[in-house]
Amino acid sequence: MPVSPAYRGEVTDDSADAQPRVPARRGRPGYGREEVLDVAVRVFTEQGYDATSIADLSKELGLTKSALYHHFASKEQLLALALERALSGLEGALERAIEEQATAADRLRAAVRGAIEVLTSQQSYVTLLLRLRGNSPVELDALDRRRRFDQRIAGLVREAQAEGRIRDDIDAGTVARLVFGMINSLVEWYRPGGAIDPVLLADDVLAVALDGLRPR
Amino acid sequence: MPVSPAYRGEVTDDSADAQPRVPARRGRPGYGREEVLDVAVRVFTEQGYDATSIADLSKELGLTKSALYHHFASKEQLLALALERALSGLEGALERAIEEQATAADRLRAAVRGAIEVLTSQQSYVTLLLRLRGNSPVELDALDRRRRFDQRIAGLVREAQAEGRIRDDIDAGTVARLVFGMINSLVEWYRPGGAIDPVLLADDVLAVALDGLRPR
DNA sequence: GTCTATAGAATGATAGAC
DNA sequence: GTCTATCATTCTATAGAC
Repeated sequence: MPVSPAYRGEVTDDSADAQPRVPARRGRPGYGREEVLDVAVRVFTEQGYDATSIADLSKELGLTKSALYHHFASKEQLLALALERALSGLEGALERAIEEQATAADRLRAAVRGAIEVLTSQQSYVTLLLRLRGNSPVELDALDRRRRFDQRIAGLVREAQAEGRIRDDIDAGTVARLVFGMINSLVEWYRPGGAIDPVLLADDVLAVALDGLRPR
Repeated sequence: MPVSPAYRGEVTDDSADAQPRVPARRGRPGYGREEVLDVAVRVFTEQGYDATSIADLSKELGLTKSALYHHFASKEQLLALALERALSGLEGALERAIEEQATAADRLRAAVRGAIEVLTSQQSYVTLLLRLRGNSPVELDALDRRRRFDQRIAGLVREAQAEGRIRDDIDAGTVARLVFGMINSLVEWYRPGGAIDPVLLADDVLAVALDGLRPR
Protein backbone atom coordinates (compact mmCIF):
# COMPACT_ATOMS: atom_id res chain seq x y z
CA MET A 1 0.00 0.00 0.00
CA PRO A 2 1.27 3.47 -0.84
CA VAL A 3 2.64 5.67 1.90
CA SER A 4 1.64 9.32 2.05
CA PRO A 5 4.52 11.70 1.52
CA ALA A 6 5.17 14.00 4.45
CA TYR A 7 4.82 17.63 3.58
CA ARG A 8 7.85 19.51 4.84
CA GLY A 9 5.68 22.47 5.77
CA GLU A 10 4.16 20.31 8.50
CA VAL A 11 7.50 19.72 10.18
CA THR A 12 7.42 21.96 13.20
CA ASP A 13 9.37 22.37 16.39
CA ASP A 14 8.10 22.45 19.96
CA SER A 15 10.17 25.39 21.12
CA ALA A 16 8.89 28.71 19.81
CA ASP A 17 12.19 30.29 18.82
CA ALA A 18 13.89 27.21 17.44
CA GLN A 19 15.38 27.15 13.96
CA PRO A 20 13.69 24.67 11.61
CA ARG A 21 15.54 21.36 11.76
CA VAL A 22 15.43 21.07 7.99
CA PRO A 23 15.76 24.11 5.74
CA ALA A 24 12.34 24.88 4.27
CA ARG A 25 11.96 23.22 0.89
CA ARG A 26 10.48 25.14 -1.95
CA GLY A 27 8.46 23.88 -4.85
CA ARG A 28 5.87 21.19 -5.08
CA PRO A 29 5.59 19.00 -1.97
CA GLY A 30 6.14 15.27 -2.20
CA TYR A 31 8.79 12.69 -1.51
CA GLY A 32 12.41 13.68 -0.97
CA ARG A 33 15.52 11.68 -1.78
CA GLU A 34 15.75 10.44 1.79
CA GLU A 35 12.26 9.04 2.01
CA VAL A 36 12.49 7.34 -1.36
CA LEU A 37 15.79 5.73 -0.36
CA ASP A 38 14.33 4.45 2.88
CA VAL A 39 11.40 2.78 1.16
CA ALA A 40 13.61 1.40 -1.60
CA VAL A 41 16.03 -0.20 0.86
CA ARG A 42 13.17 -1.74 2.79
CA VAL A 43 11.69 -3.30 -0.35
CA PHE A 44 15.13 -4.41 -1.54
CA THR A 45 15.67 -6.31 1.67
CA GLU A 46 12.19 -7.83 1.58
CA GLN A 47 12.27 -9.03 -2.01
CA GLY A 48 15.95 -8.93 -2.93
CA TYR A 49 17.63 -6.22 -4.98
CA ASP A 50 17.53 -8.04 -8.30
CA ALA A 51 14.00 -9.25 -7.82
CA THR A 52 12.78 -5.72 -7.16
CA SER A 53 11.80 -3.68 -10.19
CA ILE A 54 11.47 0.07 -10.38
CA ALA A 55 7.79 -0.59 -10.96
CA ASP A 56 7.64 -2.35 -7.58
CA LEU A 57 9.12 0.68 -5.90
CA SER A 58 6.78 3.08 -7.66
CA LYS A 59 3.78 0.99 -6.62
CA GLU A 60 4.97 0.99 -3.02
CA LEU A 61 5.40 4.76 -3.08
CA GLY A 62 2.28 5.48 -5.10
CA LEU A 63 4.30 7.22 -7.81
CA THR A 64 5.07 6.59 -11.43
CA LYS A 65 8.42 5.20 -12.48
CA SER A 66 9.48 8.42 -14.14
CA ALA A 67 8.80 10.33 -10.93
CA LEU A 68 11.30 8.06 -9.20
CA TYR A 69 13.93 8.86 -11.79
CA HIS A 70 13.64 12.47 -10.76
CA HIS A 71 15.14 11.49 -7.40
CA PHE A 72 17.73 9.01 -8.61
CA ALA A 73 19.84 8.50 -11.69
CA SER A 74 19.49 4.73 -11.68
CA LYS A 75 18.48 1.70 -9.68
CA GLU A 76 22.15 1.04 -9.11
CA GLN A 77 22.64 4.49 -7.61
CA LEU A 78 19.97 3.67 -5.03
CA LEU A 79 22.00 0.61 -4.12
CA ALA A 80 25.26 2.56 -3.97
CA LEU A 81 23.81 5.18 -1.62
CA ALA A 82 22.35 2.52 0.64
CA LEU A 83 25.64 0.63 0.85
CA GLU A 84 27.56 3.82 1.54
CA ARG A 85 25.30 4.48 4.50
CA ALA A 86 25.71 0.97 5.93
CA LEU A 87 29.48 0.94 5.52
CA SER A 88 30.09 4.42 6.90
CA GLY A 89 27.93 3.50 9.91
CA LEU A 90 29.98 0.41 10.69
CA GLU A 91 33.31 2.10 10.01
CA GLY A 92 32.32 5.05 12.19
CA ALA A 93 31.42 2.76 15.07
CA LEU A 94 34.76 0.98 14.76
CA GLU A 95 36.69 4.24 14.75
CA ARG A 96 34.86 5.48 17.82
CA ALA A 97 35.64 2.20 19.58
CA ILE A 98 39.34 2.53 18.80
CA GLU A 99 39.37 6.16 19.88
CA GLU A 100 37.56 5.73 23.15
CA GLN A 101 39.13 2.53 24.49
CA ALA A 102 42.69 1.99 25.61
CA THR A 103 43.28 -1.76 25.14
CA ALA A 104 42.65 -4.01 22.15
CA ALA A 105 40.30 -6.23 24.15
CA ASP A 106 38.19 -3.24 25.19
CA ARG A 107 38.24 -1.86 21.65
CA LEU A 108 37.02 -5.20 20.36
CA ARG A 109 34.23 -5.28 22.90
CA ALA A 110 33.20 -1.72 22.01
CA ALA A 111 33.37 -2.54 18.30
CA VAL A 112 30.99 -5.45 18.86
CA ARG A 113 28.57 -3.20 20.71
CA GLY A 114 28.87 -0.51 18.04
CA ALA A 115 28.25 -2.96 15.20
CA ILE A 116 25.14 -4.27 16.93
CA GLU A 117 23.94 -0.71 17.50
CA VAL A 118 24.34 0.16 13.81
CA LEU A 119 22.84 -3.14 12.72
CA THR A 120 19.73 -2.73 14.84
CA SER A 121 19.18 0.95 14.06
CA GLN A 122 19.90 0.73 10.32
CA GLN A 123 18.85 -2.85 9.85
CA SER A 124 17.68 -2.70 6.24
CA TYR A 125 20.83 -0.95 5.10
CA VAL A 126 23.14 -3.41 6.82
CA THR A 127 21.06 -6.34 5.59
CA LEU A 128 21.48 -5.16 2.03
CA LEU A 129 25.24 -4.99 2.53
CA LEU A 130 25.44 -8.46 4.01
CA ARG A 131 23.54 -10.04 1.14
CA LEU A 132 25.71 -8.74 -1.68
CA ARG A 133 26.89 -11.21 -4.28
CA GLY A 134 29.34 -8.98 -6.16
CA ASN A 135 27.41 -8.91 -9.42
CA SER A 136 28.40 -5.36 -10.37
CA PRO A 137 31.24 -2.89 -9.80
CA VAL A 138 29.16 -1.13 -7.16
CA GLU A 139 28.73 -4.38 -5.27
CA LEU A 140 32.37 -5.35 -5.67
CA ASP A 141 33.45 -2.00 -4.28
CA ALA A 142 31.25 -2.42 -1.23
CA LEU A 143 32.43 -6.00 -0.72
CA ASP A 144 36.01 -4.82 -0.82
CA ARG A 145 35.35 -2.12 1.73
CA ARG A 146 33.63 -4.66 3.94
CA ARG A 147 36.64 -6.95 3.62
CA ARG A 148 38.87 -4.18 4.91
CA PHE A 149 36.52 -3.69 7.85
CA ASP A 150 36.73 -7.41 8.66
CA GLN A 151 40.50 -7.26 8.50
CA ARG A 152 40.59 -4.42 10.99
CA ILE A 153 38.47 -6.52 13.35
CA ALA A 154 40.80 -9.48 12.89
CA GLY A 155 43.68 -7.13 13.73
CA LEU A 156 41.99 -6.16 16.97
CA VAL A 157 41.54 -9.83 17.84
CA ARG A 158 45.23 -10.46 17.17
CA GLU A 159 46.26 -7.58 19.42
CA ALA A 160 43.90 -8.73 22.16
CA GLN A 161 45.46 -12.18 21.95
CA ALA A 162 48.90 -10.61 22.31
CA GLU A 163 47.63 -8.77 25.38
CA GLY A 164 46.63 -12.15 26.80
CA ARG A 165 43.01 -11.11 27.15
CA ILE A 166 41.62 -13.33 24.37
CA ARG A 167 42.45 -17.02 24.04
CA ASP A 168 45.14 -17.57 21.43
CA ASP A 169 44.55 -21.23 20.58
CA ILE A 170 42.16 -20.22 17.79
CA ASP A 171 43.29 -18.29 14.73
CA ALA A 172 42.49 -14.57 15.00
CA GLY A 173 40.85 -14.45 11.58
CA THR A 174 38.62 -17.37 12.48
CA VAL A 175 37.62 -15.75 15.76
CA ALA A 176 36.75 -12.50 14.00
CA ARG A 177 34.67 -14.30 11.38
CA LEU A 178 32.82 -16.41 13.93
CA VAL A 179 31.97 -13.52 16.24
CA PHE A 180 30.88 -11.22 13.42
CA GLY A 181 29.04 -14.10 11.81
CA MET A 182 27.03 -14.33 15.01
CA ILE A 183 26.47 -10.56 15.05
CA ASN A 184 25.53 -10.34 11.39
CA SER A 185 23.03 -13.15 11.76
CA LEU A 186 20.96 -10.78 13.89
CA VAL A 187 19.60 -9.17 10.71
CA GLU A 188 17.75 -12.41 10.08
CA TRP A 189 15.57 -12.25 13.15
CA TYR A 190 15.96 -8.99 15.09
CA ARG A 191 12.89 -6.81 14.66
CA PRO A 192 13.02 -3.12 15.62
CA GLY A 193 10.31 -2.09 18.02
CA GLY A 194 9.93 -5.69 19.15
CA ALA A 195 10.31 -7.14 22.60
CA ILE A 196 14.11 -7.28 22.50
CA ASP A 197 16.17 -4.27 23.54
CA PRO A 198 19.27 -3.80 21.33
CA VAL A 199 21.52 -3.08 24.32
CA LEU A 200 20.44 -6.23 26.16
CA LEU A 201 20.89 -8.15 22.93
CA ALA A 202 24.49 -6.90 22.76
CA ASP A 203 24.92 -8.08 26.36
CA ASP A 204 23.80 -11.57 25.34
CA VAL A 205 26.08 -11.65 22.31
CA LEU A 206 29.08 -10.59 24.39
CA ALA A 207 28.15 -13.06 27.11
CA VAL A 208 28.12 -15.97 24.68
CA ALA A 209 31.22 -14.82 22.80
CA LEU A 210 33.34 -14.05 25.85
CA ASP A 211 32.15 -16.51 28.50
CA GLY A 212 30.53 -19.26 26.46
CA LEU A 213 27.45 -21.30 27.20
CA ARG A 214 28.68 -23.45 30.07
CA PRO A 215 27.01 -22.60 33.36
CA ARG A 216 28.93 -20.20 35.61
CA MET B 1 33.43 -21.72 -18.89
CA PRO B 2 31.47 -24.88 -19.74
CA VAL B 3 32.24 -28.07 -17.90
CA SER B 4 32.56 -31.30 -19.83
CA PRO B 5 29.85 -33.80 -19.02
CA ALA B 6 31.15 -37.03 -17.51
CA TYR B 7 30.17 -40.03 -19.51
CA ARG B 8 28.71 -42.63 -17.19
CA GLY B 9 30.46 -45.39 -19.09
CA GLU B 10 33.76 -44.01 -17.83
CA VAL B 11 32.81 -44.38 -14.20
CA THR B 12 34.77 -47.39 -12.99
CA ASP B 13 35.69 -48.97 -9.70
CA ASP B 14 39.10 -49.98 -8.40
CA SER B 15 38.11 -53.42 -7.17
CA ALA B 16 37.67 -55.94 -9.98
CA ASP B 17 34.44 -57.61 -8.83
CA ALA B 18 32.63 -54.50 -7.60
CA GLN B 19 29.15 -53.66 -8.78
CA PRO B 20 28.97 -50.37 -10.67
CA ARG B 21 28.15 -47.62 -8.18
CA VAL B 22 25.68 -46.14 -10.63
CA PRO B 23 23.44 -48.27 -12.84
CA ALA B 24 24.55 -48.08 -16.47
CA ARG B 25 22.59 -45.45 -18.38
CA ARG B 26 21.27 -46.05 -21.83
CA GLY B 27 20.77 -43.64 -24.69
CA ARG B 28 22.71 -40.59 -25.75
CA PRO B 29 25.42 -39.68 -23.29
CA GLY B 30 25.40 -36.22 -21.76
CA TYR B 31 24.36 -34.52 -18.60
CA GLY B 32 22.14 -36.20 -16.06
CA ARG B 33 19.67 -34.52 -13.75
CA GLU B 34 22.21 -34.68 -10.95
CA GLU B 35 25.00 -32.92 -12.78
CA VAL B 36 22.73 -30.20 -14.10
CA LEU B 37 21.39 -29.59 -10.60
CA ASP B 38 24.90 -29.35 -9.18
CA VAL B 39 25.97 -26.75 -11.71
CA ALA B 40 22.71 -24.82 -11.35
CA VAL B 41 23.03 -24.61 -7.58
CA ARG B 42 26.60 -23.43 -7.85
CA VAL B 43 25.65 -20.67 -10.29
CA PHE B 44 22.62 -19.73 -8.19
CA THR B 45 24.80 -19.22 -5.14
CA GLU B 46 27.41 -17.28 -7.11
CA GLN B 47 25.05 -14.87 -8.84
CA GLY B 48 21.86 -15.17 -6.83
CA TYR B 49 18.80 -17.18 -7.87
CA ASP B 50 16.83 -14.28 -9.29
CA ALA B 51 19.81 -12.79 -11.07
CA THR B 52 20.52 -16.11 -12.79
CA SER B 53 18.78 -16.69 -16.10
CA ILE B 54 18.23 -20.03 -17.80
CA ALA B 55 20.54 -18.69 -20.49
CA ASP B 56 23.29 -18.31 -17.87
CA LEU B 57 22.89 -21.95 -16.90
CA SER B 58 22.90 -23.16 -20.48
CA LYS B 59 26.07 -21.19 -21.21
CA GLU B 60 27.75 -22.66 -18.15
CA LEU B 61 26.77 -26.18 -19.20
CA GLY B 62 27.38 -25.71 -22.91
CA LEU B 63 23.79 -26.68 -23.72
CA THR B 64 20.87 -24.93 -25.34
CA LYS B 65 18.02 -23.69 -23.22
CA SER B 66 15.66 -26.27 -24.65
CA ALA B 67 18.08 -29.04 -23.67
CA LEU B 68 17.89 -27.80 -20.10
CA TYR B 69 14.10 -27.92 -20.14
CA HIS B 70 14.44 -31.58 -21.05
CA HIS B 71 15.92 -32.20 -17.60
CA PHE B 72 13.70 -29.86 -15.63
CA ALA B 73 10.21 -28.52 -15.86
CA SER B 74 11.10 -25.04 -14.67
CA LYS B 75 13.70 -22.90 -13.01
CA GLU B 76 11.64 -23.15 -9.86
CA GLN B 77 11.81 -26.94 -9.88
CA LEU B 78 15.58 -26.70 -9.84
CA LEU B 79 15.27 -24.56 -6.75
CA ALA B 80 12.80 -26.92 -5.09
CA LEU B 81 15.05 -29.95 -5.58
CA ALA B 82 18.07 -28.08 -4.25
CA LEU B 83 16.22 -26.94 -1.13
CA GLU B 84 14.89 -30.41 -0.49
CA ARG B 85 18.45 -31.72 -0.48
CA ALA B 86 19.70 -29.07 1.94
CA LEU B 87 16.79 -29.49 4.35
CA SER B 88 16.84 -33.28 4.40
CA GLY B 89 20.58 -33.16 5.06
CA LEU B 90 20.18 -30.89 8.08
CA GLU B 91 17.15 -32.75 9.40
CA GLY B 92 18.93 -36.08 9.01
CA ALA B 93 21.93 -34.81 10.97
CA LEU B 94 19.66 -33.59 13.75
CA GLU B 95 17.84 -36.89 13.95
CA ARG B 96 21.08 -38.84 14.13
CA ALA B 97 22.27 -36.55 16.91
CA ILE B 98 19.12 -37.15 18.93
CA GLU B 99 19.30 -40.89 18.34
CA GLU B 100 22.94 -41.36 19.22
CA GLN B 101 23.29 -39.13 22.27
CA ALA B 102 21.70 -39.58 25.66
CA THR B 103 21.53 -36.05 27.11
CA ALA B 104 20.21 -32.83 25.62
CA ALA B 105 23.59 -31.10 25.97
CA ASP B 106 25.32 -33.91 24.07
CA ARG B 107 22.58 -33.94 21.46
CA LEU B 108 23.03 -30.23 20.97
CA ARG B 109 26.76 -30.61 20.59
CA ALA B 110 26.29 -33.43 18.07
CA ALA B 111 23.68 -31.38 16.20
CA VAL B 112 26.17 -28.53 15.89
CA ARG B 113 28.81 -30.89 14.53
CA GLY B 114 26.29 -32.47 12.16
CA ALA B 115 25.10 -29.13 10.85
CA ILE B 116 28.67 -28.05 10.17
CA GLU B 117 29.36 -31.34 8.43
CA VAL B 118 26.34 -30.90 6.13
CA LEU B 119 27.12 -27.24 5.57
CA THR B 120 30.70 -27.90 4.53
CA SER B 121 29.95 -30.94 2.37
CA GLN B 122 26.85 -29.51 0.66
CA GLN B 123 27.81 -25.88 0.89
CA SER B 124 26.05 -24.57 -2.21
CA TYR B 125 22.79 -26.24 -1.32
CA VAL B 126 22.78 -24.94 2.24
CA THR B 127 23.81 -21.48 1.06
CA LEU B 128 20.83 -21.38 -1.25
CA LEU B 129 18.55 -22.31 1.64
CA LEU B 130 19.98 -19.65 3.92
CA ARG B 131 19.53 -16.89 1.36
CA LEU B 132 15.83 -17.45 0.69
CA ARG B 133 13.55 -14.42 0.78
CA GLY B 134 10.19 -16.19 0.57
CA ASN B 135 9.22 -14.79 -2.82
CA SER B 136 7.34 -17.87 -3.99
CA PRO B 137 5.38 -20.81 -2.54
CA VAL B 138 8.42 -23.04 -3.01
CA GLU B 139 10.53 -20.65 -0.96
CA LEU B 140 7.87 -20.19 1.69
CA ASP B 141 7.59 -23.95 2.11
CA ALA B 142 11.33 -24.27 2.60
CA LEU B 143 11.40 -21.35 5.03
CA ASP B 144 8.67 -22.97 7.07
CA ARG B 145 10.53 -26.25 7.21
CA ARG B 146 13.66 -24.42 8.27
CA ARG B 147 11.72 -22.64 11.00
CA ARG B 148 10.65 -26.00 12.40
CA PHE B 149 14.28 -27.13 12.38
CA ASP B 150 15.28 -24.01 14.34
CA GLN B 151 12.53 -24.67 16.85
CA ARG B 152 13.81 -28.18 17.45
CA ILE B 153 17.26 -26.75 18.13
CA ALA B 154 15.79 -24.21 20.55
CA GLY B 155 14.02 -27.12 22.27
CA LEU B 156 17.33 -28.91 22.73
CA VAL B 157 18.83 -25.77 24.25
CA ARG B 158 15.90 -25.50 26.67
CA GLU B 159 16.34 -29.12 27.76
CA ALA B 160 20.08 -28.66 28.16
CA GLN B 161 19.40 -25.65 30.37
CA ALA B 162 17.03 -27.75 32.45
CA GLU B 163 19.78 -30.34 32.81
CA GLY B 164 22.01 -27.59 34.16
CA ARG B 165 24.61 -28.10 31.45
CA ILE B 166 23.95 -24.85 29.55
CA ARG B 167 23.73 -21.45 31.25
CA ASP B 168 20.12 -20.46 31.74
CA ASP B 169 20.49 -16.69 32.10
CA ILE B 170 19.99 -16.26 28.33
CA ASP B 171 16.76 -17.12 26.56
CA ALA B 172 16.91 -20.54 24.85
CA GLY B 173 15.61 -19.17 21.55
CA THR B 174 18.24 -16.46 21.58
CA VAL B 175 21.01 -18.97 22.31
CA ALA B 176 19.85 -21.20 19.47
CA ARG B 177 19.72 -18.29 17.02
CA LEU B 178 23.14 -16.96 18.04
CA VAL B 179 24.89 -20.31 17.83
CA PHE B 180 23.31 -21.28 14.53
CA GLY B 181 23.90 -17.76 13.25
CA MET B 182 27.57 -18.38 13.88
CA ILE B 183 27.41 -21.78 12.18
CA ASN B 184 25.44 -20.55 9.18
CA SER B 185 27.87 -17.70 8.64
CA LEU B 186 30.43 -20.33 7.65
CA VAL B 187 28.88 -20.48 4.18
CA GLU B 188 30.22 -16.97 3.62
CA TRP B 189 33.86 -17.87 3.92
CA TYR B 190 34.46 -21.63 4.24
CA ARG B 191 35.94 -23.02 1.03
CA PRO B 192 35.95 -26.78 0.42
CA GLY B 193 39.37 -28.15 -0.39
CA GLY B 194 40.97 -25.17 1.30
CA ALA B 195 43.38 -25.11 4.21
CA ILE B 196 40.69 -25.54 6.88
CA ASP B 197 39.54 -29.00 7.91
CA PRO B 198 35.78 -29.13 8.58
CA VAL B 199 36.21 -31.19 11.74
CA LEU B 200 38.75 -28.77 13.21
CA LEU B 201 36.45 -25.93 12.23
CA ALA B 202 33.65 -27.57 14.21
CA ASP B 203 36.08 -27.82 17.14
CA ASP B 204 36.66 -24.07 16.96
CA VAL B 205 32.97 -23.27 16.75
CA LEU B 206 32.20 -25.46 19.76
CA ALA B 207 35.15 -24.01 21.66
CA VAL B 208 33.89 -20.45 21.17
CA ALA B 209 30.26 -21.32 21.80
CA LEU B 210 30.82 -23.44 24.90
CA ASP B 211 33.90 -21.93 26.56
CA GLY B 212 34.01 -18.41 25.13
CA LEU B 213 36.98 -16.32 24.13
CA ARG B 214 38.51 -15.54 27.53
CA PRO B 215 41.86 -17.21 28.09
CA ARG B 216 41.83 -20.52 29.98
C1' DG C 1 7.99 33.22 -12.17
C1' DT C 2 10.76 29.82 -10.03
C1' DC C 3 11.54 25.63 -8.09
C1' DT C 4 10.54 20.85 -7.10
C1' DA C 5 7.85 16.67 -7.72
C1' DT C 6 5.18 14.11 -10.71
C1' DA C 7 2.89 12.05 -15.24
C1' DG C 8 2.56 9.81 -19.58
C1' DA C 9 4.30 7.82 -23.54
C1' DA C 10 7.90 5.57 -25.84
C1' DT C 11 12.45 2.95 -26.58
C1' DG C 12 15.72 -0.69 -26.61
C1' DA C 13 17.18 -4.70 -24.28
C1' DT C 14 16.50 -9.14 -22.30
C1' DA C 15 14.47 -12.98 -19.95
C1' DG C 16 11.67 -16.81 -19.70
C1' DA C 17 7.88 -19.76 -21.81
C1' DC C 18 6.99 -22.91 -25.31
C1' DG D 1 14.69 -20.93 -32.25
C1' DT D 2 10.47 -17.75 -31.71
C1' DC D 3 7.34 -15.03 -29.16
C1' DT D 4 5.83 -12.05 -25.67
C1' DA D 5 6.02 -9.86 -21.23
C1' DT D 6 8.68 -7.10 -18.50
C1' DC D 7 12.61 -4.37 -17.40
C1' DA D 8 15.38 -0.05 -16.84
C1' DT D 9 15.52 4.13 -18.70
C1' DT D 10 14.58 8.73 -21.27
C1' DC D 11 12.02 12.73 -22.99
C1' DT D 12 8.75 16.12 -22.73
C1' DA D 13 5.23 18.31 -20.36
C1' DT D 14 2.42 19.49 -16.27
C1' DA D 15 1.03 20.39 -11.24
C1' DG D 16 1.47 22.59 -7.13
C1' DA D 17 3.81 25.55 -3.41
C1' DC D 18 6.36 29.86 -2.72
